[in-house]
Amino acid sequence: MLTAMFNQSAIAAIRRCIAQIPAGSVASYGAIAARAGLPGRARMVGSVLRQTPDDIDLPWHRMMRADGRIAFEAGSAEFIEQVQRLRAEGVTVNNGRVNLAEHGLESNLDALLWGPGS
DNA sequence: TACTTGACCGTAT
DNA sequence: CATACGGCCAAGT
Repeated sequence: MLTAMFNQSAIAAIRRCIAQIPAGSVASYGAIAARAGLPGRARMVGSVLRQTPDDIDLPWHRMMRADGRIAFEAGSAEFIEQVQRLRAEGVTVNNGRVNLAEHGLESNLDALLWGPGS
C-alpha cells in the first residue's frame, strides 16, 4: 500500500542521514528528521533507531537530544557505551551532555570559525 | 477499535 | 534549572 511505501522510504532516508554524520560530530533527532524530509517528526527517528536490527551498522552514538543530552537513562549500559564511543571520536561529554555549538552537525566549530565561504 | 508509550521538540511558566 | 503542555506518529497492549 501507499502508506507502507512511504514509511519504508522514510525509514531508509532516516538511516541514510544518520550514516552521513561524520565521526567526531553529533546530530539531534530533530535535525536528522528534517534532513530526511520529515520535519517535526523527531520521535520517528528514535523509533527507527530503536527498531533497526543490529546487522545494519549505524553511528547511533552520534545521536543526541536537541539540548545535547544523551537520550538514554544516565548510568544505563547504552548510556555508558555511547559516552565511550563519543569520547573515542574526540567528542567531549560532560554529565551525559555534549556541547552542540562545538560538535553539532550544522553548527560545528569549523563552520563558526571558517564559515561556508572563507 | 481505543488507549498508552516512547532513543523527541518547542514554547511557556 | 525544572516542570508542564501540546504536537508528532509508529508500535505495542
